[in-house]
Amino acid sequence: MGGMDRLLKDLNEAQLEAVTATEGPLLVIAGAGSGKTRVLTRRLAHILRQRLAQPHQVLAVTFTNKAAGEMRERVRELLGTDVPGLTVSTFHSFCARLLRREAESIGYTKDYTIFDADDARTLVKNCINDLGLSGSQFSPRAQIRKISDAKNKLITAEEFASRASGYFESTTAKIYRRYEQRLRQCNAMDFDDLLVNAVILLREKHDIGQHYRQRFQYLMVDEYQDTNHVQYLLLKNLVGEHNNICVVGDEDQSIYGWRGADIRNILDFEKDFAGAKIIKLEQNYRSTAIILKAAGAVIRNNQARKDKTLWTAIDGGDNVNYMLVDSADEEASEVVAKIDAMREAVPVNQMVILYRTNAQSRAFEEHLRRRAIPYQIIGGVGFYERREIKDILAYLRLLVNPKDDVSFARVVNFPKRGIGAKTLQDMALLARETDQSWYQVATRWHEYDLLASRGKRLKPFVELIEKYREQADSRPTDLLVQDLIDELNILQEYRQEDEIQGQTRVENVEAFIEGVAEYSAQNPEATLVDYLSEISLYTDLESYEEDEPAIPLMTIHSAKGLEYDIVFLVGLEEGLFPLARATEDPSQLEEERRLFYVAATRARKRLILSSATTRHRFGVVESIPSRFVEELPIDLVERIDRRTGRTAVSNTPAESLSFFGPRHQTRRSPRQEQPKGVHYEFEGEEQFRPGRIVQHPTFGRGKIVNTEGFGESLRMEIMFTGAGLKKIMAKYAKLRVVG
DNA sequence: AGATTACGATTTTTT
DNA sequence: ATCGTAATCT
Repeated sequence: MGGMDRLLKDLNEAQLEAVTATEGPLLVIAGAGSGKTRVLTRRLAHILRQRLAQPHQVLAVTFTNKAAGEMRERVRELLGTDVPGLTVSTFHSFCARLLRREAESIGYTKDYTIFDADDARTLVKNCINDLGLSGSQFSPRAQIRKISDAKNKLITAEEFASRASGYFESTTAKIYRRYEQRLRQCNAMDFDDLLVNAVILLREKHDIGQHYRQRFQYLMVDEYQDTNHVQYLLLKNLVGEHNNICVVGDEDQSIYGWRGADIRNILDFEKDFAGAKIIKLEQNYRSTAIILKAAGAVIRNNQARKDKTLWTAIDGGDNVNYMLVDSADEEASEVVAKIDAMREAVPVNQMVILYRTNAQSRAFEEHLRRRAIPYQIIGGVGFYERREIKDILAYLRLLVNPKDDVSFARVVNFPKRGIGAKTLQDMALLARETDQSWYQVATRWHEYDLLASRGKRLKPFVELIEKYREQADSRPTDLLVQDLIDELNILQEYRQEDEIQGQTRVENVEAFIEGVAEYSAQNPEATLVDYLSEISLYTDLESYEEDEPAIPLMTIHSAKGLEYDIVFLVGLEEGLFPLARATEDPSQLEEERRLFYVAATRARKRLILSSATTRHRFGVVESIPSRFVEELPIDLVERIDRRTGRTAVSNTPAESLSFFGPRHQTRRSPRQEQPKGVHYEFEGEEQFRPGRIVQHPTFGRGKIVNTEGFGESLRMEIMFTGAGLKKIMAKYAKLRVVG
């Protein structure tokens, strides 16, 4: 058998067509769970196997490093060999590498620094101060937001200024302009610049653009629905005459509008790329029919979508569960109880807890820890964003790029050297006057009267940096970092600050050093610049260990592209999901709905939803169940009201899902009449009653101390002879009454 | 300069 | 409630 057959095996008709349609523009509309990754990887492998192109002539772009890594690995498996030269990369790291090579032609050096969101905000804050504006009227956060929006539309500071009207906009224009100037002075780019500058490079440096257009014979893009205008332009400027571009996406899963993603990119693909072929993948291989029906019923309420119908061969399935509880704490305790009960039957890494905002993770963490269930939190404050790591990184970045004022300001007085705000301010002033970086001014402190009195403090700092700078090229980075940490006595510093937090800081620093060592071992050729560049684009998603026996907790955004047997989707409340600010704007509301859709379609077998009736945000606020819950087909949902302990059984189409009577919101789809007459089921409490002795498969023999809830939701506190007191859900624990 | 305190904003999601 | 920043004190 030829290898070709294997690459084309086990594909449905649409998938096969997508894999083999290699020439010309192709849009693959890939519904959730429709085998998108499989198509992409097979297609890539097919192109290589058929020798339609050399590996270095193929470019595949994804959004996350994780997705890129997986694609690379799967292609390798399919071809049974490494594929040197093949580029499978994220938009950002592709651009970063391109810019490293060509930095000089746009006025940067190869050593340019990549500013993360935090650095960018700091720099904007400096700009606001430079312009003598009040930080309260122009918050760095809001300003960087506006600047980023502009960049994502490829609007330069000049264009922004010329379009600006009114005081606020023209002030933002000034801040934008100053920010751009400062970035260049720092030899730094923010995340948006990576894309913007790459586009400018390809577009305006004709020979460079031509070079890459000729090189890449085949382009493939994953998650096309999440591309923004700049990313679109990047692709446009990379596609050569052959026009071989294949994009894969699903408009129903577009969830990055807030970051400038433009859903029109996918909706207008046929117009943008003449002669485009469109293939729809509509068979879902992941979820049960019930889950798909439920998710589909919700997404149908969106206007901005092409109609498509996903279908699955997996008939039936368990009903969607919906749990109403009193508080965030109870929500966590209920969810964790269910997980605990189910974990005998389902491996914990086949379940997931999904929430709208990172802040929600906390309650779950506590309860998971209490029950000693292993978990891993994905996202939130990433490893490289922690203070202690950023401190060390700032030193390294300054070594590599002495123009990096943001890093300089971060380390010049850490650990404390008696160089305070006033000194920094004076240096900034001198830097501005003499057109140098802050560090450069510091190295020449003796030339300036203004700094003369601070020489005693500045000199040792400069000498320290210079000493390490000389070593940066020759000494292995992990040893360099180790020396630096020892010499600065940073760990002691953290311990002194706060005993408890200091300890985790120390551990993180140690983990960091290990990470550096590992990196150098794996990439012996790599320089410090390479390393810094790589971790600038690292996200916490990469740290997710899918095989680890721990339950993952993450935001819905992070869960895109993943799948689980059992999905707990929590915090379904108006104001939280959908978020309050999204409820005003129909297009934002639709994005929230897509988010719900993404969450629901992560589930293979069971979907368990929950809302709390009170949730403290800043003070106690009542909350009502999310409108998305009401959009679910009633006969597919089994609800449990934890406050009354009642279980409303499915197949009671009679009842409205609204616990609070009719809602004022207008519904798009008219619902049938809703006669009263709720049906509740009580069962189980007969045999499981306090005092009874039961047998549990793992905990052994125990006595029921207390029971709560009824029916499906009956749970018990049981004192086991060996294992002590446990809370157990009757439904999942295979309990046998023995006395 | 550095530490302490008080106040105020702040919660979306991430490369 | 928590975090970060600004004002105030040592």
